[in-house]
This record gives sequence, C-alpha cells and structure tokens, in this order.
Amino acid sequence: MKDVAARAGVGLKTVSRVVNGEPGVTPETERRVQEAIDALGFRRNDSARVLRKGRTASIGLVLEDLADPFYGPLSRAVEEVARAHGALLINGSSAEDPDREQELALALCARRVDGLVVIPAGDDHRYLEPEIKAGVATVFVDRPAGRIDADVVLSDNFGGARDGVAHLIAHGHRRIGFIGDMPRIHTAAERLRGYRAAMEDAGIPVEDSWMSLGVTDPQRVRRAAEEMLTGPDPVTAIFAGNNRVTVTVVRVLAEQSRRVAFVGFDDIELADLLQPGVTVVAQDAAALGRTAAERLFRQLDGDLITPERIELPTRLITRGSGELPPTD
Amino acid sequence: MKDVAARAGVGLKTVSRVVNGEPGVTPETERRVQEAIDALGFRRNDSARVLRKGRTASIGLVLEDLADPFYGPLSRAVEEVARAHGALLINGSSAEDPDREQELALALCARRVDGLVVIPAGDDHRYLEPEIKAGVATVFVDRPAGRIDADVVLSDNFGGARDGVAHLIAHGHRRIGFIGDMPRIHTAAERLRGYRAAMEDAGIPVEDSWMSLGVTDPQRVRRAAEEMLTGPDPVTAIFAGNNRVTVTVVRVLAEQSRRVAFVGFDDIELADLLQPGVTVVAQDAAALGRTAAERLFRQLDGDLITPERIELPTRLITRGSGELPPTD
DNA sequence: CTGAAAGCGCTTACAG
DNA sequence: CTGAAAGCGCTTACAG
Repeated sequence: MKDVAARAGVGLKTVSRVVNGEPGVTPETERRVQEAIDALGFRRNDSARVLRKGRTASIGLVLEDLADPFYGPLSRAVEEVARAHGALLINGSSAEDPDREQELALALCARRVDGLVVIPAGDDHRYLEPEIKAGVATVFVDRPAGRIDADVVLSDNFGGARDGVAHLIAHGHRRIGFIGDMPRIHTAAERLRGYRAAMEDAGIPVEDSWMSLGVTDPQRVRRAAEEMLTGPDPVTAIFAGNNRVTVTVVRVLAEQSRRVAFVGFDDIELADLLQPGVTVVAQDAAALGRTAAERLFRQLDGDLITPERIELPTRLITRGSGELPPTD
Repeated sequence: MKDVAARAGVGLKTVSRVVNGEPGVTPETERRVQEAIDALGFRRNDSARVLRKGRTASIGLVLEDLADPFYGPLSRAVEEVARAHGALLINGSSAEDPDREQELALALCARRVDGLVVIPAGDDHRYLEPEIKAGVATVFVDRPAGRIDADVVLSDNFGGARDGVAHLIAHGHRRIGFIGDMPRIHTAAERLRGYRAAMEDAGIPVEDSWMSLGVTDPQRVRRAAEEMLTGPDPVTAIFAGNNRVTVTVVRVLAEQSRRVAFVGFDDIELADLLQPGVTVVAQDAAALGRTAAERLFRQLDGDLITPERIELPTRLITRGSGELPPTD
C-alpha cells in the first residue's frame, strides 16, 4: 500500500479510500491510484485490516463429519446465512472427538472469528467461557452445550423418536428393537428416551436385549440387528437411532426371510424407492443450520441477552416399512 | 500481551516466548507469565501473528455445493490433509455460479490463505494469476482450470463414461440415452464424449433425441427421461451423467412397466438395495480431495515446478440395472 | 536467560 | 478533497 501511495504520489489514506470505495476522492486521483494498484499487482491484506477493525467477518463451524450426508445441508445453510451477512465460513470436523472439538474451536477463536456454530462432540464446554466473555458469539446446534449457558438449536429428538415408535406400536408391534449411537451423544440418549416413553405409554415392558447403543459402524450395527432378530424373543420391528444405523439395518432386513417392520430417525435419499419404502422420522437439517446461524448474527447485532433453547419439530414420513404388521 | 507483560513484570518478548512454548525462559518466569495470562484472560490474536509471519496456516476450498453428497467426502479428505499439516480450512460454495466462485476465491486470497483448492464453476481463471504469482498455491479438482496453467486432479470422466456405455452395448443395447449436466461443465462434456466414443466404437449412429444435457433438477431430468422412453424410437437403456441425474432417472424407471437398463456415473448410497441394484461408474471423491490437498502442500513446500494434470481411474460396479437385456 | 526497538499492512482520528 | 501520525497485537533481529 505504501508502494502504491508512493507511485501514485498520494498519501496512504487516499489509497485506503480508493481500495475501500470510500467517498472523498477526485476521479482523477482515483484513476492514478487505480493505475498504481494494477501496475504493482497490489492485493489488500485482510489480516492487517482485521487487526485494526476488530471484526473479521468470518464465522467458525465445528461439526462432526463433513462427509455425513446429514451435515452437508446443515453446513450449506449456515454458509448461506453467513454469506448474506458478508461473512466467510471456516470449518472443521471433530470426528466425534471432544479433544479435537476443543482444539478446533479454540483455533477458530484464535483466528478471531466473530462467532462460532458448534455441533458438540464433548459434554463440557467451559473451555469456551473466556471466549464468550471476550465477545465471540456462540450457538450450539443439534446437541446442547455442556456445563455452560448458551444458545442451542435442536430437533425434537425425544418427541420424534416417541412418535416413530408409537407408530410401530399402533401397527400392532410390541417387541420393538432400538439401535442407536453412543449413549453419551445427546441425540442418541434423547431418542432412546423417546423409545422408552412410547413403550411405557403403551404399557409394554422393555427387554434389555431390545436395546443396543454404540458406535454406528456397519459391523456393530449389523451384529446388533442380527441378535435382536434371532434371539429367544425376537423383535418384530426395529427403530433406528440415526441415518448411519438406518442404512445398515435396512441392508440386514433385506436379507431376512420374514418381513420386519422398520422406522428410522433421519430421512435418507432414495428411501421411497426401496421395497418397502422406508418410513422415517425426518428432521430438517437445513432449518437447523439456518436457525442457528441467524441466531448467531442476531447475537452479533447485540439483539439478544438470554441464551435460549430452540426446538424444531420432526416429521413422520410413512412409506411402507413402518406400516408392516408383526409376523410372529 | 502488553498487559500480561506489565503484570508479570517482564518484557513483551518473554510473554511471546511463553505463549509459543519457545525455550529460554526460566520456570519461575514462565510461571509468573502464565499466571498473568490466566488472570487477564489473555488470548493470542492470530491475525497479528499472521501479519507478522507471512503464512496463515489456512487453506481455502471453493466447491460447488456442500450439500451435494459427492462433495462431502471430498471436502472431508481435504480437511484431513490440511489438519495433518496444521492448517485450517476456510470454504464456501459457488453454487455453480462463476461470479460467485471468483468472489469467493478472491475473498479467500484477501484473507491470505496459503493455498486454494478450487472446484471451478467458471471456465476462465485468469483472475487468479496475480494471486498465484504472489505465491498462493493453487490446485483445481474435479474440473480443470480455464485459461491458466495450473495443477488439476480429475477423474477419468471420458474413460469412465465410455466404459459404462460400452457395458450397456455389451449387454445388447443399441438405443441408449444419455442424460447429463450442462455442457459447459467439463465433467458433463467429457462424459458425453465418452458416451459418443463408445457408441462410435460399436458402430451405432446416435440420434439427437437420445441425448439431453441441462440443469439437473428433478423436473428437467424427469421430462428428458420420459421423452426418451416414449418417443418414436424409444431407448432401451439410459446412461446418467451424475448422481443428481441418477436419483431422478431411477425414480422414473421404477414407474415404467417395461424394464429399462441403467448405468449411472457416481455411486449413490443404497444403490445395492434397489431392485434391480444400480450399476454405476464410481469415482473416488475422497481420493480426489486427498490427492489435490497433498499436491497443494507439496507446492507450499516448494517441491514442484510444472503444473500437472493428474487423472484418477473410475470403477464400474455391476449390480443388476446395467445388465438387463433390451426389451423391445 | 531477557528485553527494547522496529515493523508487518492496514485503519482511525485528526488536522489542513 | 487529502495526508501525516499513531496504533491494532504480534514477531524478528539484535543487544545485553
């Protein structure tokens, strides 16, 4: 910038004005400055700008896994809101590792993002307290923050799961299995709670062997499903705790000779084309992201004071698999 | 930092040393500095650091749409490589809009990312020349750069499509339709070229009505598929140019009374569970991302001189739909 | 082992 | 309409 000013024979401030399109420069001066910029290949350094201005016009997104189809639309929605506010998105995956989540979130804060949207992997976020105090806007999505008071946007995981299981019960099932993610993950715990509530509402005692929580890799889920289907008291229906579980359970069920009813949490692509079509409890990933990001920018605008918990409804989509009668 | 130094009764440099874990500080001094840091809630400002150091330890990723399942694994792979090199990922979607791609890429450069991985939407990237000259490492993925000489990592789109179509021909088809993305998109053009080559190799003259290129929204694709299936010379097989086209065509085919053979470019989830299973030409999205990112860091290490074009092979996965015989 | 000075590339507040 | 000075929060190069 100094070079540009020298070459154009003007002061630093004038170059700054031209670069930022501020008023108060004669066309002739502007032309000279522009010429010098082009000749020297000048590119404004936003790091310096940030240092001086305070705000960086960037927000951070810490999510679980960019490769999971559930997070694509969520993260795209956050991006669109950021874009509308002139901000860039810096993001990273925690891979469900609390340490990695913390490392990432703090690295983003050190880059002085204006705000942070976090899909938490851990359950203790006190490490963010100094950042929040220092003015970093923060919103949690999909899962609540742990041990700090913060904005959070969630799906109605409990209600959605309860409705899905109640749907199976309404179709005559009593022996219903639940396969979900690790219980320390909030969504997994809530959905299990929904399952239990629906069973209890119907007066059905739940056998331990009907519930299986753990990592959602295909091997573990496959074994869990097969055990439920072949035990002494085999289930006639399975409720899956998320999209990763669903794709594996649907595969296992396709191999069975008898028809087993199925409802999954999260919609999946092509669910309507399978035979039978896959009945799901759908959540709106884009709406989660959008709501969280809008909330973040409202924080940045100084609109809000008290952290809130916003819960978005889920939707039961019947396609066939959840309406199969029990076969025992 | 100044406050910390004052409170600890040391020089600025000593604080800097403690913060960065550099050697040459007595344990006692370090303790005093650490205490001041905690008391004051000091957080290092990486913007200032960047300004001084040159490198920002962040790379930019410009992709088409974060919500497209093809880009999730690609972008996750880029992230993992970045992480291994201690860099953060800043990204954004171009939404297939060349202006938006340019705006995003230049915004990332203004933030002084060390490098840029670009999935181009436009076909003229001369706007990046000054940045590249200024030292921003750049790699294009999935589609080549336009009008500049740069590293590019691609799938073998031509060969993959040719093999897929040849597979249909080998199963007795002659009237084969092609439905693809807009022809200005490199991958779409290459795959069409592969289709034409396979047909020509087999001595089959191609009717214009068998080819349909355009946006990949469900309405357009559905109409295109229906026209090919009901015209005077209806096709007995369809080749789909990408995953978005595949999901719609598979839906249309499920509604048909006669069996129409199908092969799609890009693998899709649950393709094996449909009836018939969906035969696809699969590309390795994660490998594309990984290869590109590794190439980027090699550029940053100063390893490379000449831009290269790296082409990754595709893989034909037969599952049933592509092996159906013609029914006419 | 420790620190004072200069400077990274901008913007802010002010004066002309 | 224009510019010189100070400063954002760090690091670098050097001296003690």
